[in-house]
Amino acid sequence: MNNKQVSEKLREVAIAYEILGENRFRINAYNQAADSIENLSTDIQQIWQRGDLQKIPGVGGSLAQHLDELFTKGSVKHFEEFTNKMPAGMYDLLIIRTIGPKTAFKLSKLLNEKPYNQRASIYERLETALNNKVIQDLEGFGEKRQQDIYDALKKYKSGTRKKKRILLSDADVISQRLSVYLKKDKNIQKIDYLGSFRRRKETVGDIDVSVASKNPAQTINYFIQYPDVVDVVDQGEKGATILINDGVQIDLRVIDLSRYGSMLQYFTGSKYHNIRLREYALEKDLSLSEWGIKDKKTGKTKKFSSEKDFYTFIKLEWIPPEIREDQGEIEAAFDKKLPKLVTSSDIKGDLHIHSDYDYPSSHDRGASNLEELLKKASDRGYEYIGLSDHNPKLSGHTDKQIIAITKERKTYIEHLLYDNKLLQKYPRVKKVYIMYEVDIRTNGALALPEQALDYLDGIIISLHSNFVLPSQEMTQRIVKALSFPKVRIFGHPTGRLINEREQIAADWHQVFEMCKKNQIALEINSSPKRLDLPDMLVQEALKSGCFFTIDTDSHQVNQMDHMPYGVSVARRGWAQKSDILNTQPFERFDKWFMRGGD
DNA sequence: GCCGTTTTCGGCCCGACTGTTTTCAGTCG
Ligand SMILES: Nc1nc2c(ncn2[C@H]2C[C@H](O)[C@@H](COP(=O)(O)OP(=O)(O)OP(=O)(O)O)O2)c(=O)[nH]1
Ligand SMILES: [Mg+2]
Ligand SMILES: [Mg+2]
Ligand SMILES: [Zn+2]
Repeated sequence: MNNKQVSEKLREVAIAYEILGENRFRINAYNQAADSIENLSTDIQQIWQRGDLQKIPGVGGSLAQHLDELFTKGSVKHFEEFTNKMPAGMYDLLIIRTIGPKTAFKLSKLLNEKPYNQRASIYERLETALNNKVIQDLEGFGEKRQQDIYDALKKYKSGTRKKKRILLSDADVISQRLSVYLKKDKNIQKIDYLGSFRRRKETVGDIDVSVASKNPAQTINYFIQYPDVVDVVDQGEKGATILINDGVQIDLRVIDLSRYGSMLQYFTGSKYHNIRLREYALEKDLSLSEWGIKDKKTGKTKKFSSEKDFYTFIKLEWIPPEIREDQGEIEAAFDKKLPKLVTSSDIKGDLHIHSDYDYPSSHDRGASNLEELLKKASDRGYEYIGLSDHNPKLSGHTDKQIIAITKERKTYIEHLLYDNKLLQKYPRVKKVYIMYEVDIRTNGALALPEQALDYLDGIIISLHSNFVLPSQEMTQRIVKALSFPKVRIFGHPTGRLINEREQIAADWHQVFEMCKKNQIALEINSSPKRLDLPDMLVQEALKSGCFFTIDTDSHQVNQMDHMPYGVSVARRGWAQKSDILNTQPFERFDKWFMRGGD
């Protein structure tokens, strides 16, 4: 059972609780634990095996006990007692918009009765009921509600609904397009993309956008006429929700400039940051919302046009959006101990770049030549870069040949740099490290003969095959690979491809300890579908005392501009400039990179 | 059910929108 399935189970129990009239705070606790578990970066069963379940935020003694039973026996008696009381098919109905627990319960109860063909799917039975207009006669329902459900079912069936979470980089493109459109409405004074987008989460569930407008009604009307719209999901006086092609949902909120600061705060979230912040304010008899800060004694609401002023008013430092995840940031802001997060302008180099150098590569070669890469590095203000082409193909080559290929590559690169004076042409760049990105073989050996290292300044080691291994075996494999000489960086450590390939199973504590011991940097890979190490593991690695390099893994020169994505991951992991090695000026960085003794 | 440098008990965010309502429930964010 993976994290996703565990959180699913908890949500099912929460829903059963809701229908059976359990305490609503217990329901919230289950849902919060479910969210928390879904966002974990470590397999929950590993946490369980270490006896650390209660260290998960939102998991206390009771849930830890239930989860222990779940992992030991495969099911939880207490859970089943509740979920077994739910009608068959009920949970399937919840995927339909506007159908929540209460509605799903009443509907599925009806649809499980005799007149309905029990061999038909719950959706087919619902359709029959709707066509026969019997829903409107159920208690609490009416004609309009019946029609709502009818429309919602139709949209579900036709696929007119929100699809899976999209990459942050795709959200960037969508938001830029939308901005072009919105800017044509002269009522609009301000546009900001908020929610998970502003927090720079690796994926976003929807696009949240706030605008200040002189004429909200006109602006909302204009918004829902966006050419890409396939459905207007919701519309009111304060905003609207639309669905555009490819199943991306966009939430708009419109507000007056005078209250824009409080809207920024609310709509940026996260949900749990907001809740924690509001609870903290309540201790001072203040009630927070997108409309401002209400003094509960006088009943008066103070407006905020600036978000910073909003935080200041409740005696907190302004908190960077990336860390608004209820992970201690509010306490830190109160104590004036917020980390000074690394920024993109701190970055002085990029160590993971693939060039178009022509040789028998084991994986895809890059598309850009050294000069293009150097020019880009110079434009970005870098003092050093690393050329990290993949190691040569093993098959069909003897060790001797591979060593020769590596030597020849070094000679060629140096020829370009010094004889052809490329380094002189881009004087800001002081050094190009001659590197490889070397595969970690299944047995933990490097896919490169050791003598080839004589012709390299340092190497990145990465997993590119056999991603599915038992955790222990994978950990051993990595630990072994981390002990070879000249290893400087562990590239895209989890091997995940967002929405495509799961991260590997490994004991990350052991891996982090090894990196620390051998002074090897963990890579934060900025490729938008990798973002690897993931933010949560960055946080954990930091606690273990590890350090990082943020690299782009560019296979084309323009991908070097992906660097801010990696920086965002580092920021979400609470990393400061001093935690990131490639923020160091060349002289200092070079000491670490070119250290001898290995 | 969870949680705590003022608490191990007594708190637990707040609003938009819709429908079926005579004052609120359900869903979503
Ligand atoms: N106070 C409060 N704010 C909420 C709640 N739900 C959502 N918000 C705020 C904070 C969220 O960041 C913001 C946008 O909501 P979303 O559902 O789009 O969540 P978010 O963008 O954080 O994540 P996402 O990637 O869309 O799943 O609205 C809530 O229950 N209470
Ligand atoms: Mg969102
Ligand atoms: Mg949203
Ligand atoms: Zn690479």
